Amino acid sequence: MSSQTPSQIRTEMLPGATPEVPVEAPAVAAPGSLVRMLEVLDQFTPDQPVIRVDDLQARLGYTKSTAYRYVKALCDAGLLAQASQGRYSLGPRIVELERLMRIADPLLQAGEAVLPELAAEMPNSMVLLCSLYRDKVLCVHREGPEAIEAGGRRISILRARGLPLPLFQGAASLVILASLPTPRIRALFVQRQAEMAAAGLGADWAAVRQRLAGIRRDGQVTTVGRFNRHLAAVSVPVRSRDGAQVAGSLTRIMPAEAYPGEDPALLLQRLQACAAQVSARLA
Amino acid sequence: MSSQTPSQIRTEMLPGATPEVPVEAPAVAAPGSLVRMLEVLDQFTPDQPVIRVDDLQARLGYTKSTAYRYVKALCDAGLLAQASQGRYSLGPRIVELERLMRIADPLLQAGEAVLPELAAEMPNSMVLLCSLYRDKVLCVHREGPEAIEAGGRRISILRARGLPLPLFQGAASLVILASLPTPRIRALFVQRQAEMAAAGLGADWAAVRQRLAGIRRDGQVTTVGRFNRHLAAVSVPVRSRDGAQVAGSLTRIMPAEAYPGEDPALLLQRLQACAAQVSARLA
DNA sequence: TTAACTTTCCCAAAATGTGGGAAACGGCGC
DNA sequence: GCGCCGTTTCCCACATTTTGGGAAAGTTAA
Repeated sequence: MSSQTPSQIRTEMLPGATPEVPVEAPAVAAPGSLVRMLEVLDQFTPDQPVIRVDDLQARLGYTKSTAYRYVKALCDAGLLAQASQGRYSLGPRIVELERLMRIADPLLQAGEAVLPELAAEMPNSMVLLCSLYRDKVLCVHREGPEAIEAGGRRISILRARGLPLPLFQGAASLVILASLPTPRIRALFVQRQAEMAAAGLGADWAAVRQRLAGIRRDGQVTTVGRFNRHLAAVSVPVRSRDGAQVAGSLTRIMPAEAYPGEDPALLLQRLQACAAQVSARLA
Repeated sequence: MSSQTPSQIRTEMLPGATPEVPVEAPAVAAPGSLVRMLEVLDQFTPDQPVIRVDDLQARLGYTKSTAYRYVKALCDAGLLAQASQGRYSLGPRIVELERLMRIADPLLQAGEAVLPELAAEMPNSMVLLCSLYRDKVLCVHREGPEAIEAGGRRISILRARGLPLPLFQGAASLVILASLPTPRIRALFVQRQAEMAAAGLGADWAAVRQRLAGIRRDGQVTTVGRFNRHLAAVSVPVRSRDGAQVAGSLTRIMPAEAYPGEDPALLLQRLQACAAQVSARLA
């Protein structure tokens, strides 16, 4: 909601939407204080890991009192910490909670047990374990070297854990997306058709459906030079132990010039076997 | 506050507190909805990484409506994610934010550059980098092996990052505590005297002050068999680049039987040199 | 499909967040 | 150590919002 300014043009009006509605009619209700407080967290970026209370007032339209009220509540919860006078950064609670997730995440544990061997089989190549949360795909773990030598460059994926991936692009995401239950995909399509089209997934429902069905049939997505001009990626879904749903995706990333190597089918097979091993270890 | 039920007995009444006050008088104001919503995050533990909405209602005294309202707000912010019907877990946003902290944290970056060499110098031993946030000490990074062989056992500190350390116990914390500006220590003493006493820091202000002054003079804390019966730890403060304040602490952990080794003074010197290197690299 | 459950929606009443300013606090320079 | 200034909390009347009970809508499993 926050990313869609009123001036943006919607590609197509949703069927059933009231036409001729006055411009200022708010589509969504005004956010309550709860949501407003959590917007504070949006303000932190790699470029601005420390934020001043004045900036919050300015950017989010808070009054002094409100800004400090929110900051205090978040500080007391440990989500924020005072960096110095008037400046606040993200707090220790986030690191603690993330550790909790790391400890509790069965996918990560299974991956940590299985992936090292897989990663070691191919030098100058890394393995990514990704997961879907709600409607976001995140890299959960990387195994193998931090960087790959490709196209004469050294391409590194540093600090992979927590790296957000676009939901409608990239092998790791598409493989997950395609494995979702159809109604869920349909719901996503209705909500985010424009994004899907922009990502080249298809302009209408039929096209998207067909594209994803194809991926589901293949059981893999291979991209060459999409994520990075010099890299290739092969991705397969990781299913839950009972096989009923997707738990995430397993991706092998290598130099584009190394793909297809001697036996791409074998590479794929090995990846799928590993994904099955991970599945088998899920709680 | 949530951990202090009304039935608990306070060890000692704070000086200046109104005596003879009727039992039901709330010492602190009733928490607002902002704080209440954030209490939801407290409910997640390693044993219970997934929580049901019913449990929230029961444990926190919410009504159905309120519970779902809070959960929805937290979900929309990405702090929570729906695991399955009626069950929620911590959300992707936490992993993302933690990554942001990892990227932005100068202490961690400096540590990652300097610590590997230090860790490699002594086998069967690890190095911990810790940091103070607000009034919590957290392990920020571990370098070296995941486990130490000591006392015939294999003692592992797995997933060190995010591990919370008690503020008034342990070499890593004490070294930081002692390096804090005196007014800050004094404030902590007033607020948490009982905890300090329980941790053996001293029963009154004079004792605490003296103890910490001693640590400050030494520039290190060494404990043997405190954190774990079979382990020894030597900890030194890491100062900010200008040396004006503490940025964290650097700790060498080793088997208790290996300390003191040939030259404990050299070990300490090396640690302090490394801490200085880290300081020099701080932004 | 039914059945059981989860989740959202609705609305009047009441509780609580809001905001302006003043007061307390705390760091920094002199 | 003292005083200055920006930061942070406190205060309180007002009204905007949260609240909660139940009903409706949505989702999953059988």
